[in-house]
Amino acid sequence: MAVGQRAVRGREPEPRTVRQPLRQEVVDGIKAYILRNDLRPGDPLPTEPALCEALGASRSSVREAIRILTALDIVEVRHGHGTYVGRLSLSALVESLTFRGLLSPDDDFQVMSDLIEVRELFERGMAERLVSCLEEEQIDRLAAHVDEMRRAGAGEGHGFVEADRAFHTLLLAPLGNDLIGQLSTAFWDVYVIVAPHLDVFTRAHEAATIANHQRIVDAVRDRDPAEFAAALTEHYAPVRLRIEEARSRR
Amino acid sequence: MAVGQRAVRGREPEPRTVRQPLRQEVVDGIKAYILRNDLRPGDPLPTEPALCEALGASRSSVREAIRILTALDIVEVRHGHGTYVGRLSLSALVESLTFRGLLSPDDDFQVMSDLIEVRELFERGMAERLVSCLEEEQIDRLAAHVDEMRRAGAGEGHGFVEADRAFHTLLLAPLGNDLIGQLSTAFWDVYVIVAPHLDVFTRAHEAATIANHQRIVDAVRDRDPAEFAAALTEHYAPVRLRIEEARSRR
DNA sequence: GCAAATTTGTCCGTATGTATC
DNA sequence: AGATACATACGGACAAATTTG
Repeated sequence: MAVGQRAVRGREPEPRTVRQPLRQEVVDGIKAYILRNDLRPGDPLPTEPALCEALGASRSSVREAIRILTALDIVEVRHGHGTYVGRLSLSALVESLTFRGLLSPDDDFQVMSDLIEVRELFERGMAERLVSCLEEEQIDRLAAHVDEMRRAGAGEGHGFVEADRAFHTLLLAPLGNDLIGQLSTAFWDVYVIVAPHLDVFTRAHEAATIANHQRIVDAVRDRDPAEFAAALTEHYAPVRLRIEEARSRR
Repeated sequence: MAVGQRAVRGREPEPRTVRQPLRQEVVDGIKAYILRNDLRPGDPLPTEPALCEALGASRSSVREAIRILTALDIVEVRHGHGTYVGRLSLSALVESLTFRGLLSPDDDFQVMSDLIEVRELFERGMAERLVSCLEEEQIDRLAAHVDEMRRAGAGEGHGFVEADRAFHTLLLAPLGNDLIGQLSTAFWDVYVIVAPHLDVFTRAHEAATIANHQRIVDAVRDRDPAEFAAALTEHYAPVRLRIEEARSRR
């Protein structure tokens, strides 16, 4: 009963107009609500029943819409607590690219190869700006991460990859371009997740990896963009090589 | 056929283990089904009732899981027809970045500025390779797009933006790195959607835009990477300027 | 062109798990 | 510890879209 709560649908005179699903209207409605009230990540959203009434949809439609927005990190849900504006991260990109890498359409390793190439492009393409932008204090922190990798290299690998991730994050931080940093981090995440599934040995040549990181730090300290770019090439070459090795093993 | 029998819930002995929502298990189950059967975009998936039985979940949970996978373009649904493997595009990135650009936390225009910078980095960073890789036939097609922009420039703007998009897509195509091309396209989409909302006049200086595209084509034809890079700088400078203008208007 | 079958879309009612006060 | 507010999950029913005979 009470089927016609919502504004009557289907009064669209245009035959060309394909009517979109109700949940999509709810998605747009929630987006509009956030924009209209100028909410920020972490701000609370109305409860599910409130959204149902406000948008004229059932709980099912509202919940499906929330699932879509959650996948995009536009909305974040805490069970038993409430619904909030999400962090607007690039988590969806990670999910999407990770699955693409695992499914591997034609060439199993093209995705990985492309990924590394873009990361190298970010750092090499910004070489001049990075070398001039990085301040002494940040360079010290980069060096600290290299030390951290040396310490963690002996033990198990968790600290090693964390330090590696932090190193590259910090390296791109002074650009003032959040997008580049977030993309680079996202690609790093995808690589770390997918590589083991493709028998790419991420922890091979750890010593060489550490040495190359050190070389990058030294180049920055010397404010030498050419040496910086060369160090980056040295750093990424073995990664590319490992992907090629794994590719040829199949 | 069987997607995989779910283990009975609720007998988890570990109190520390935070049990993930059932729909997430369904998400993972559907992903695993695609990977296990090595499906490709467009391949059919089991019907909703079949997934319910295979994964031991109700239809609501299965549908919410499908919504999540749809948002990531891992799954595609056709009403009244069936569920299929999605195209694995970067549509989620477009959605995510678009909303971030519209919400605009601190600086309304930082997202747009970052976006353009990355696109320029892609094309400038690949200047040498592009200049040497592009074949005569592809250069002719680039020139054709410039002509198309000239024709469409007089009329309404739809053909213009399409030709612009096609130009940059084709420009990055010969790299053999699909990720770069798709990212560039995604950023282009975000820019076109967000710019009008921020009063950035995308169609301003159309003549200059066409002239710069022509200059890029000429540089490629002459196999002149330095001129190519210079032309790109010329091309992106006014875009950056328009963003700055819009920023200062607020 | 119509009608039936199949499949997804939407709704409702209810019960359960979870976090906060 | 109890109460309350909220999200999670289930099952059944009907509507809408698509294909097929």
